[in-house]
Amino acid sequence: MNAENPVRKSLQLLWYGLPDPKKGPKPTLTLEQIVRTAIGLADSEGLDALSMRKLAQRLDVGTMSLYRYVPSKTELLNLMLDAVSGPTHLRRTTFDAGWRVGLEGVGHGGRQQYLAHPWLLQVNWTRPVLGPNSVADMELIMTGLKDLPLSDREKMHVVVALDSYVTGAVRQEILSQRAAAESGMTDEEFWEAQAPFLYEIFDTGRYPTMASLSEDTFAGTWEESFDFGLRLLLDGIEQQLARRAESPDTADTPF
Amino acid sequence: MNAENPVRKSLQLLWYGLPDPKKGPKPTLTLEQIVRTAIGLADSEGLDALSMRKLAQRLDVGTMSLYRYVPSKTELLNLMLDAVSGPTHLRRTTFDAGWRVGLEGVGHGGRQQYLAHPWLLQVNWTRPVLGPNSVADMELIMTGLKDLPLSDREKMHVVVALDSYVTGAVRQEILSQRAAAESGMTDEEFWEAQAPFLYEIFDTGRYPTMASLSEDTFAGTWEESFDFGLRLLLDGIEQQLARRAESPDTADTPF
DNA sequence: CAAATGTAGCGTACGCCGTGCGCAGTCATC
DNA sequence: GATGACTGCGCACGGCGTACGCTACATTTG
Repeated sequence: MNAENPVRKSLQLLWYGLPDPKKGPKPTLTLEQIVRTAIGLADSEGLDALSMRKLAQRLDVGTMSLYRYVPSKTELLNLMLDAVSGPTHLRRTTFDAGWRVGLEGVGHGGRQQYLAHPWLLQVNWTRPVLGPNSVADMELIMTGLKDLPLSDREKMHVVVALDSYVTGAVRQEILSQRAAAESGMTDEEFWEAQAPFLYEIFDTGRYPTMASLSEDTFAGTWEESFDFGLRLLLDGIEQQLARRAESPDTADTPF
Repeated sequence: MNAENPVRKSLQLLWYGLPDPKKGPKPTLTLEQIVRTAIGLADSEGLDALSMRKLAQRLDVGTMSLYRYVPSKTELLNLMLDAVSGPTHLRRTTFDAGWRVGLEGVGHGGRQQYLAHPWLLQVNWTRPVLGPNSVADMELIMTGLKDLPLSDREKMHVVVALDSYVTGAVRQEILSQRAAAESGMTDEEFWEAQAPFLYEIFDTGRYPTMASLSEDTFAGTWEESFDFGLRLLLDGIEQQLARRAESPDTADTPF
């Protein structure tokens, strides 16, 4: 709760940045510059390639100089995360056309965001705190849901559910991308490399349903699959709302 | 496509294990033993603590001995993944009571699985191939959906959507657990450490909707939140099925 | 103007990691 | 008993995050 609380320190850095010093030599770098460069590095070469040494090299400073700005690599990742989490990807998304179109936009925007910065899904793993951009994002969405006949808690659940779906779906997509990339094959080549083996397995008769699936079961784009699931979820929300419209007196009951 | 194909080699190891040698000294270990110990280590101390050195130490062998059994750490992770991905967690789940109860069970089973082995969500990141257990899992589910008025492709989309949701939801849950654990606080302490800071932010008036949310918006258990989203998704599926029942002629149209 | 003081930059070093290489010991086969 | 494939594994290399403490410098203070 006091200043020496590590959580509080993290938040301080996220929301207010470094306190600028009054004495001593001028800093060569800025926090923002470091974060931006780190994001660029992670975008182009992957999170594994983002090391403090490489980052320092790209910024033309000594490795340990970075630690004047950032207390640890973990904290740097938190800063990167929030820097990229803002509502920028929602700019074109509004709730003017209703909650459904709005949430659909949020879903698609989120997907694009994750596809642009695949490392997001790895970094999040140790994310401890909320930054200004994440909060702004939430603000925008919750405002869009303001007039729905749901309790605040339910609205939050809806947002969490949507985010869960988006995150999980994109994760699978990136996973398959990465698997293909790592083996130096395209998605199709990779599949073709697996296929004969799997057919061999299916021929054992131990997996009759799998063996009987139609040829095009695994065809189709990731986007198609994403949209299918998103529609299911939105349909579910719509039904929940319809139920509320019928018996509005239960609007305050959890569910 | 031939034997020197690395994908094929991975699959070979997954499905058939090591070829047992005819000459030379008996191996001290088995593949299964290594995988099981590795899973135990990852379960109890986290994936970061799973190093080849530590694993070897726990198995009472030299570090490099492990490489007689497993070509690389990545391959070991693949083996761990499939070992744990089987339908074991579905044993109590059947589709006898209908698709909805079945899928609900799959969802809850998946959640339990991920909570028991939190490292699953980190490992998956480089997963390139399908193992026997994963396939058996899919077989079980697809068999349960056999009679639904959906195309195979749509059924697969349903399964993928469900898995996406489960994965994403559990990821958030584990994320928060881990954040709390790393700072050495309970979930509540962690929240309380953040709270005063956030209230400070809200008081600036820049986030009116967030500031106006009711006190209990963020209360509630993770399970409650999980169930809420799962229900939305299943409702969505149900509606899709209802539509098909009305106009069964469209059953083969993608959607 | 000069001294004191806090800060920036960063070289060195430590203890981790995955794993390529090649040697020594073991044992089924001929 | 000789052969040769196979097991176990020590050593070493090149990476990683980062603690420590030195030097250089800009500002404040006297």
